[in-house]
Amino acid sequence: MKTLNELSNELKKKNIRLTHQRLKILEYLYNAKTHPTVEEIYSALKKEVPSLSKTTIYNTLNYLSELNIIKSLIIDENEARFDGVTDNHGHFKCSKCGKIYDFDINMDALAADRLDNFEINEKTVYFKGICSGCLSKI
Amino acid sequence: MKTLNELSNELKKKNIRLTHQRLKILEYLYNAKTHPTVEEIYSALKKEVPSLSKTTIYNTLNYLSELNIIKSLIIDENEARFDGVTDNHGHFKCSKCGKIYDFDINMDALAADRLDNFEINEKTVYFKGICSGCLSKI
DNA sequence: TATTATATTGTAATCATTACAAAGAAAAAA
DNA sequence: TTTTTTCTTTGTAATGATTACAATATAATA
Ligand SMILES: [Mn+2]
Ligand SMILES: [Mn+2]
Ligand SMILES: [Zn+2]
Ligand SMILES: [Zn+2]
Repeated sequence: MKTLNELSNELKKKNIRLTHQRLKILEYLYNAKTHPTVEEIYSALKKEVPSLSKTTIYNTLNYLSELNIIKSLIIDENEARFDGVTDNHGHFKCSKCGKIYDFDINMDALAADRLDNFEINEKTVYFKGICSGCLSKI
Repeated sequence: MKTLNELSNELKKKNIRLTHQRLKILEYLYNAKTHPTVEEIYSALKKEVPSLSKTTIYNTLNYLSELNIIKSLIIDENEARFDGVTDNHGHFKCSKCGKIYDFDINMDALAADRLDNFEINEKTVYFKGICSGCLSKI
């Protein structure tokens, strides 16, 4: 649960211009932890920031992704999602409720002989299935 | 390198109606091994099958994916790709040349305590970076 | 405060994918 | 083989997410 003040300092340190919109988007991302879509962020912030434009959300998320302050996830087609946690971890998406769960995984142990002379910059792992919550409702 | 005849028999066995388009699309997918996009398949087959429609390619690929005869991959946004190899394996996409490489990986070893009571139906692993070919050209 | 650089916004454009209905082709029946 | 039935293909239009663009607004700096 990061406060707006903590977020401000983080951005200032990195020389990223501090705007109301950026702070609100980041605050939402850090605190919601739902790996939200652009649509979700938009709906959630529209009341508080009525002028907010979807373009701004796209711009902000893309910009911060490039700077590795947040991460973008693509698990399903037409559904870019964003994550405030940049430490590499795995994701599980429940096919029933759509919720996305984090899990720890040792990415260093993931290796392949065939890629010996390759430069690996990014490793992605995700699972799909049915979460325990949905299973218990059956 | 599967022949059209082998493909025909495979589909017949599974009671999938045998059409010229389906065979051509499957033949291309099995033999090209490039994890092609719809666009790539379309361009490649247009000469041989001039009537071919992109809608048919989408229909065919989606249908065969549901039946687990092929697999669809999403590595980058706006770029669904297809794979004739359905055995679970990892993918490496080169950020320079865009080529996608297969690699073997033991998916069973991929596990997470946090998902103990979850039903896991699908595991996806992919890497990004620069392939040996592109590295040697620098 | 005034200036400058950068961000936000609304709208239009783009691009991949899907929906739909008419025409065509494959399989089954006769 | 011919007829009938069922499923597939096709072109076009619709959809939905994302990006391009230019005018306006705001943050940082002096
Ligand atoms: Mn996460
Ligand atoms: Mn593959
Ligand atoms: Zn669930
Ligand atoms: Zn390469």
